[in-house]
Amino acid sequence: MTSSERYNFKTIEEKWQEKWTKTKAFSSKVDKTKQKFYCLEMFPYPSGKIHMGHVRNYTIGDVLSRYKTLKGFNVMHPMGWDAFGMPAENAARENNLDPKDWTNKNISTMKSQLKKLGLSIDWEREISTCSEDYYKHQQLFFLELYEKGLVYRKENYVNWDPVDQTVLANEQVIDGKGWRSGAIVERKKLNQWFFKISEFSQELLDDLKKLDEWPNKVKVMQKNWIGKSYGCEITFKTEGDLPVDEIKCFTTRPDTLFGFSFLALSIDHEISKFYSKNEDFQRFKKECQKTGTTEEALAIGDKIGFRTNLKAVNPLNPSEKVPVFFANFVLMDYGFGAVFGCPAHDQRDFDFATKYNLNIKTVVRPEDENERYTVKDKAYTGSGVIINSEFLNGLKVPDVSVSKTIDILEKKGIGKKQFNFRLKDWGVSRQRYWGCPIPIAYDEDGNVKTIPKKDLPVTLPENVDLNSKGNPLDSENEWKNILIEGKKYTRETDTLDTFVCSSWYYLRFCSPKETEYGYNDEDINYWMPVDQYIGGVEHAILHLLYSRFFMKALGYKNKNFSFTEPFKGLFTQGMVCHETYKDQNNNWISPNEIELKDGEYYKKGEQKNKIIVGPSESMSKSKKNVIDPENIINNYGADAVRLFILSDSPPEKDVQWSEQGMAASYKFLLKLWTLHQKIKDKIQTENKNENDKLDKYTNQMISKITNNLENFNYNVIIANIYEIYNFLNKEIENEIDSNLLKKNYIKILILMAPAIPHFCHECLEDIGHIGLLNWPSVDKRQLNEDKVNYIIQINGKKRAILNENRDIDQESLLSKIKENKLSNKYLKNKSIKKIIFVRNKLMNLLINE
RNA sequence: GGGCGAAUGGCGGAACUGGUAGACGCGUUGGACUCAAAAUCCAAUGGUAGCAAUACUGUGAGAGUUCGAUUCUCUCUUUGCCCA
Repeated sequence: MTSSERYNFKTIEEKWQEKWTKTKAFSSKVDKTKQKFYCLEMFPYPSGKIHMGHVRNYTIGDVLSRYKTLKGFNVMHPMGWDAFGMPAENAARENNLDPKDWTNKNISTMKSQLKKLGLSIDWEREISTCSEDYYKHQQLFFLELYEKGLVYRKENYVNWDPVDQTVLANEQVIDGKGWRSGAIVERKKLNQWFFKISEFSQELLDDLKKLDEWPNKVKVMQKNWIGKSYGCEITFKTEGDLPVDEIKCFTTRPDTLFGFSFLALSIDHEISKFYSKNEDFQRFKKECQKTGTTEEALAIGDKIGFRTNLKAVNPLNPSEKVPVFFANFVLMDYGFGAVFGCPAHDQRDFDFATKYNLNIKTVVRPEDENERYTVKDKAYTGSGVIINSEFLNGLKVPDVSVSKTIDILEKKGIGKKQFNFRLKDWGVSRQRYWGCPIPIAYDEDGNVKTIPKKDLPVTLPENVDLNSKGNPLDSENEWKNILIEGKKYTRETDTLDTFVCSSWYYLRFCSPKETEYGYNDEDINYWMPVDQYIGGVEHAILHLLYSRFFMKALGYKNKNFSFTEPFKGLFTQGMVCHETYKDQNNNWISPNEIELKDGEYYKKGEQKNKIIVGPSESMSKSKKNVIDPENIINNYGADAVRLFILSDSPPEKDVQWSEQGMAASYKFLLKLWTLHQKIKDKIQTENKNENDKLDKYTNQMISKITNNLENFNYNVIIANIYEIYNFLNKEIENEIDSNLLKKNYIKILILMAPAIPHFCHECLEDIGHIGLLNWPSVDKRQLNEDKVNYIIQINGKKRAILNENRDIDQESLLSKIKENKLSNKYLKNKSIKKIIFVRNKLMNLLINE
């Protein structure tokens, strides 16, 4: 490459990508003599093409991996595909394809796109969750967990999407509607497989404390999700014409027991069996199923009840007997499926009591109200003091009142102190084809039979009819009906939630080729835990919690891993946003359909169609505000894209995509290339010139950039690179010692290499530096300049900056100030009352005005 | 309603443990080159006043601690996220 040549990113980037592939530059092996670093980004769903979010996620991970490699770590940086899931099935149905073919085609497209970004990925470890090699191990894990008692089957209400004909997780229900179809979600009872995540509630909560390299907000979210609450189990005596003597409740507010005015049961409470032939009750039950199962739906939705023939006795005031209802806002899996109602201090109870004309007795008053305070049109749920409650009166709500009441109830033998978790068991059954088959079958009586381990994997049948209603596997009779040991069985046709696949993939990366088991102990004991996990904050709760659970479940009872948490460090990056555009008819318009004229946007070729510019939002197909990374890479090159995506915002915050910013990054590389040619010429022309300015500058930059890399201040690193350019571009005009220049320039190129790898490798080779690269170390002695800028303040106001010797003492600095012209201006005829002197920083003179 | 976080020029954002506020980039303005434009290069760029040196002011609002606060404390406003 000659000096006159223009920067040709295409040739350079292809050349290095090829070289890296050929030399297997990023392949990783267990090497116990070296310290490992496992860098993992959340693997993508192969939806078709990569998007800017991927570019950002994987660039961040790549900068880190390359930096750690240069630092001498044995880095593993793998990539794979979260390849099961509904979009494949939908796309396949629409286009009459096989989901497998659709998925594999997407994988190959996206893989080539990722390669174009120049990522330092060990592709030999590539995995795909939809391949038998992967999911056969998952089926084995399923059976293992089943044996450990961590998997069970139960009939349960689910959020049922009537359009997609599938079960939705709570967070897939948005405003009572399916996240994908938008259909109103129903409650439906289905036989489902569950993972007993609740077994680990306390451990999952406790171990959050160990995760000191996780963002605090994620830990808080998980803590809230696990939702440990402190309360009391109370047994209520009942009277009435049913053979029932008592009902157990769990409550976090036993202190409001004197405000008790009804008892509400879930429609699945065992007492409901006495109403199985009651038509009114059956009608009511149907009505209840219209409400979703999310806490939000229960809180907002209409509260309805069905009055039983029972009365419940208030254990603190036996003369008081209140009605017992079935109610739609009580769920069987919270507490005992029964809650006591205190309308004055719970909004749901208040709504219910108002509707059914029940007594509303105030038992808590706010601090600034008196004893005669009564609740009016809204429940009072704040803190305060207990009133109207005999021996509980005067207790402070909620801290003292709750614990004291529990003590009293325990002594009286009425209640028992208890903790309750919000975290519910993980329903993993999905009525879908494109997922991991559950290795279970049923005999003719419906009894569960596990598929023998030797018969694994249970593979998905091919060429299924995806157009059948509901789960396509249901109609695959040939696949469904099997013989095990000569006996007839029917296969489970549900497949596993795709979150199961992503709950252990980080283990598989350690032993991607292991055939006997999902992983190999030696491999995971070396590589695990993941040192840095990087991904979107949208997975803060489920994926991360499920992965943490899986790790604990695998180790449950029989194994002792050297680690208990899969992800040591977590970094959550922000989204990539873009302005949104709409035309006059309120249709979303893509950024490449518009043009700028006289400061206004118009639809291309349509002078009259003025575009309305909306707020910048996360890129999404539905809003058409997406920018295709592939086009951008083709136009500007991978290094320029990496540079831009890192430069504009801190990685944990959202970044605005800007065409101008992108172009600026590209132009910068052109300038840097020109500078490189100048530097190369200088290096090649011998010149001796004793001056350590460049040494000092480089040294400072090593310190700054290293620091910024360690703290994920990647946007600042890009600013540092610009600074380096500005400095060198000026400095190069002066006489510079050629050896000194070469030595420092190599260091500088290495500093920039994690961000713009192709460019830097090309430049390094161009000046004849080949072989291993090492991260330059900081020479601490050189970090300190001989001269320091001292801030001179007078009465706290900055009045001057004096450039004086390092470590100058107070007296000398003061005399320097007195020699200076500002002394005349500010100090003449004034007496100095006090001097504040901070070594090598500042001097503040307090004077009388 | 509860929890957590954020607020700095026209914009995105810097500022190590309290010590030069606005690094770096975008944009804007002026200039050079050009027949002209684009590109490129040079310069300026928080606000007010001034020819200028400079002065005053300035990190959402208000108070406090301090010689000194973008940074620490309290109150408020706006806003984002999570839970309800």
